[in-house]
Amino acid sequence: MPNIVSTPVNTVEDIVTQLTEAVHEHRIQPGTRLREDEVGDIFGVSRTLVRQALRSMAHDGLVTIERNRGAFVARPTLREAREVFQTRVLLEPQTARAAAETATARDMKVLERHIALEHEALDRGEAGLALKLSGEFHLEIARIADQKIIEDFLHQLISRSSLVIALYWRRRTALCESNAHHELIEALRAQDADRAEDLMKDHLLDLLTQLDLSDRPTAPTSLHDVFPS
Amino acid sequence: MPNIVSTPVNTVEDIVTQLTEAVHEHRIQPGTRLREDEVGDIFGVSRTLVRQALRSMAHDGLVTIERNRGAFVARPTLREAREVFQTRVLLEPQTARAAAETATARDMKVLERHIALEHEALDRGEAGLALKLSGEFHLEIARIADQKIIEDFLHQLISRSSLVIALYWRRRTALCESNAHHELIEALRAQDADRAEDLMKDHLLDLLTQLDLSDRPTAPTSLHDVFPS
DNA sequence: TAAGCAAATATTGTATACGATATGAAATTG
DNA sequence: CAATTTCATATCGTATACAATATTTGCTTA
Repeated sequence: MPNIVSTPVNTVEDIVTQLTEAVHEHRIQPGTRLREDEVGDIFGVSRTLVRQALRSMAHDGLVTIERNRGAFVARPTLREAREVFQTRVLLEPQTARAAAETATARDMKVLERHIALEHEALDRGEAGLALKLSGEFHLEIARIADQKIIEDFLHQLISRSSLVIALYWRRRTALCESNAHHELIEALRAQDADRAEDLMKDHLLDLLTQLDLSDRPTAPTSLHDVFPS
Repeated sequence: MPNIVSTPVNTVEDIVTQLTEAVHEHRIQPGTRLREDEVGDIFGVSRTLVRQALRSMAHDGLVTIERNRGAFVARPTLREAREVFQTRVLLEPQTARAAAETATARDMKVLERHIALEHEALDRGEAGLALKLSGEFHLEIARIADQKIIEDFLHQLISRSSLVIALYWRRRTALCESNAHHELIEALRAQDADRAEDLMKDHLLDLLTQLDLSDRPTAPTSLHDVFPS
């Protein structure tokens, strides 16, 4: 059902991107094993490149590598889950503020397009895609603020957030209700930095409160279901 | 003169650690080229592991990799330099606050030992070593606060800070005047979270104001001077 | 039959080999 | 003599081969 690409790929970055997207869209579950030659077969490269890609993802917290045992999609603990959102609360409100001060009309168009795509995805019942787009919305704000380092950190935090949501989310539907995103856009358009900052903070705290404390294990996915040859 | 280890090393992490330390202590200058088999010779491993190590350091912003050209110790732009400290201002004050709430007597001992070592190093005129210890002091506070993700981010930020200081520092001596660190310790010992937060923020802003805007290029070091065989 | 052990298999860890690209030096030409 | 081109060398990029470790399977024995 989830199908999708086995696009013959070349570079390490391509592998990272595709695997990361699959995790962001919840097509691969936390805990899934990522065998090196399996991944290599799927992307048509040798283990050399796969190992680099997996290490890169491990650096972002998306993958856990156990020596001599292999790589697995990470399973953040509840504690890590809270830390992820707490850290986002430290970084993103200020970023939203900065974005409000610098956003151009062109930037607003991009953000609106994101929301539109997110709505479409939800209408089609593609919750995973909607989730990925929602994450990219947050990332786009950092890009608008032109804060490279924070953008990089946020990339990692949003990746981890996807795992957290896969593991600990209470309500299966209505993920990032894009209402919050809509309000944010309004504040950005109005160049209202204070309001943008507050809205972002509330939005993140709201997400944090919606994490479920009981950790129920999730069944790992088979890689070949996600990337059919 | 700088001498130091060519300890026969095994793992990727060892290489990363040793190279990172050398950068933190300013024994390797920003812009220095890191040829793969040169590094491999120094550490007694093949290029396979060196490449992994360099990629890992690139992920932390410590190294820049140019395709088909090789790896270099990164040279942060002034813009990046400011971003580094701005981001630290977002993360560290809250971390100092959390540390003030959880620090044990044992933690205080470790911090005091850091300061003592830092003073010793300064007395011996080993400014590079003192700088490294100063960075570890900040990292230790994140460890005390038991915030893993922030600790990880801070590790990257402190690495970059070392590069920034190598490139843009105004006063060659009296780097992190450990007076600020001493005050911080007092606040932590007194479990005065508010004060710890304020002191950390002031400390970082103070550092930020001491960056020099004129970028003077620094001569790259030869690797073999730093790790003599 | 269950438990423990041993061999076989699968998988990761590292080094090496070979091809591709960039760099620098020598040679050629205006 | 300066500029440009060509060729040799150095270095990186990727795949493959082999070694080390973990896992599974089947056998033995109580």
